[in-house]
Amino acid sequence: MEKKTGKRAKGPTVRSVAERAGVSKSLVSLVMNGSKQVSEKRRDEVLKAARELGYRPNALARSLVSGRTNTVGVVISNVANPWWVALERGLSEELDRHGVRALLADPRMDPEVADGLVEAFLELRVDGMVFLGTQPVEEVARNASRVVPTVLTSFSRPIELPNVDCVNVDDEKGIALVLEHLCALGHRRIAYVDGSDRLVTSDNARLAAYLSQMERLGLSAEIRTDISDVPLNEDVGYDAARRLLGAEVPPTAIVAGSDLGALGILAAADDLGARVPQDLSVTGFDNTRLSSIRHVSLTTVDPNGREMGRLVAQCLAGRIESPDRPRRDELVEPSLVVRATTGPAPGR
Amino acid sequence: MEKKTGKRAKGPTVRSVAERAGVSKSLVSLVMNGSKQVSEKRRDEVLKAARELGYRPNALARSLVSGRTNTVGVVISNVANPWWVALERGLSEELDRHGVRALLADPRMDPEVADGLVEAFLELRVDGMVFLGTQPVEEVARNASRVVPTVLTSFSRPIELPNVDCVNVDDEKGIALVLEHLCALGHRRIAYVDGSDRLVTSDNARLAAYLSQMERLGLSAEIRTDISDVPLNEDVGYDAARRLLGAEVPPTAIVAGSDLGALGILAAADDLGARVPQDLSVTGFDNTRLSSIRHVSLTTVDPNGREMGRLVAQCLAGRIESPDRPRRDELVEPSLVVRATTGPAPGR
DNA sequence: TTGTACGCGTTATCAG
DNA sequence: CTGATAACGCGTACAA
Repeated sequence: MEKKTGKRAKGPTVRSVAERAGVSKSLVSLVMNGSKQVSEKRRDEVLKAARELGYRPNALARSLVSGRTNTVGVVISNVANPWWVALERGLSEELDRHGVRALLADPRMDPEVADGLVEAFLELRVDGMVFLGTQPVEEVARNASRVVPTVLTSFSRPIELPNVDCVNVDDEKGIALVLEHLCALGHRRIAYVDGSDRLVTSDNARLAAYLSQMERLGLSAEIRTDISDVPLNEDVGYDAARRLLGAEVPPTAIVAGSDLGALGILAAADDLGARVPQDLSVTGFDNTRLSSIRHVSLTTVDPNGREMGRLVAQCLAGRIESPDRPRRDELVEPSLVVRATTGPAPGR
Repeated sequence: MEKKTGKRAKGPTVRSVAERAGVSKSLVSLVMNGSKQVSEKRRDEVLKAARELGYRPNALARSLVSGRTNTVGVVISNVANPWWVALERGLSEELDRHGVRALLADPRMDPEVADGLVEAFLELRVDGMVFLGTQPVEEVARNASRVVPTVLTSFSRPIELPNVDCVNVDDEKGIALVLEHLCALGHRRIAYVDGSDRLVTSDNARLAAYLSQMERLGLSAEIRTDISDVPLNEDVGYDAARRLLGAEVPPTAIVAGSDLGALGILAAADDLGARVPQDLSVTGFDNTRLSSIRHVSLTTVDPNGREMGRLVAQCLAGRIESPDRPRRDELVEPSLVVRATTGPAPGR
């Protein structure tokens, strides 16, 4: 039987530093925490010793006594779709200002892995958790929220959990921006394409927004949707567009629930010989890097991810301060990014 | 002066569980670690008590004594460019099999932030560090490697550090695949576009590969390059392509050092009215999701990121076992993904 | 200003 | 199998 690879060689500790500097452990501790109550001379000696030894405080031990880690765990539901990048950026920046670091984790779209990662975070005693994205982590999030301050963001349908803050883009507003833009260009036959999580199509906020906004614009008669029962991706968008464009009276514009879906629509238009935007206008949602590629140049909705991230950080920081305050439910204002895939309706 | 928000309410501990189950702390510890030396009855009692209390072992305390955290830190140099996703996936999967979790961090392209994140990881006493990507973290990586097992991957130029393993794609092979493919299609005037890190153009492995492979193919006379002094992105590719295609005798094919660069080239071709692939063939490198978009359909090199990730994990696991073993320098075999942006040379 | 002693939650050791 | 007891590295009253 071999020994299970013994402990790693321990680095220098407060004790070693204290010895080398010829002082007590307490003093080292005081210096490391920037206490004002220590003489210049001693301070310098300690710092010198620490540097020479390559001393680095042990966050584990510190947290064990302080009860805080100044670290929050962020679970990113689907790393592959880079819509979260802006959000994570705003989040990290704002957390920085609170002296907190974000550690990211990728559940690989597997609920079990997600579970394990959250468990790991909780065992590490993170001060808070953020769940960034939709589907696979909801149940997990529910459990985590009972143990630690938790914020949910970019969930595709509203979720109300006690003591859990939510931050989302205002889907209603986003879709309204798109539809008004298309209307102003003279479009009337505007179709909507999306997928859905867990077959709960009725909870899809963007779809709901499309329906209500079309009505508001007096276009109830023109409503046409193609909603898949799996999450929207390029293939789903492609198939949906082929169906819609194959109809007797095809739409002049198609609104997609995500940039990825819109790309599928563009591909379908290509294959069917429909010119964009002369014959067909297409819009996306998310303003991912994909949409800004010149070769694509997609008109889309920018959810203002950075701002969302900041809000998430603020919610979390607030809840860490007072865990039992009433829940917040924030909605962030999106904006429209007009690029090259939308134009005047045909025959106008 | 307000108190600095007291410690979080401590959860249940071994002690509470022991009391509730009417046993000693030691027994609880044994049960939690799945010792075989404990009776069914006792085990069940303990587990029941733990469940009822919502007990969760404190990884901090555990690591404090064990000296291991079973956690490695992964610094991702540029989160926005999703080429790393496949690699991270392979990495996490393989680490899983070693009972180790990957925690990700985003330095936001800021060396200082990177420094802070690494410091945080080291204070958390991660068992190892992975640096995934190029530029901004090199100096930081060097420092980390003196403290903890470290693996570098996807650095654009070779780096030799004592005790640091490296995993990279075989750039020479990748470029060779591309050039052979283009040659077979009858191309001879094949140009190369890339950027560079830190103005060290001479260390660019892909550029070097292009030069040597062109020579090998007997095309030394046709060598044409456009190398920017900033990292390659869409704009850089766009500008380079405009220059190349504006020449008296323009190339019939352009090879880019990344998918993003290739997209810029495609945009330039569009603007100049050059049809792809009839008038111009274009290739990328990375096989990011960008290239697989139907609307783009870019011929590119797949670096086999998942395999790279696995190798990284193996290197790291190995070095954690024996920190002083000789350094490994792994090269992963890439493959060519032929899509729609390459075709026969004009006039053929 | 500096030193001492104790606790944080675990694991490991060793004698019952 | 069980139950004390000693680390692990650090913060912090309390005492000197």
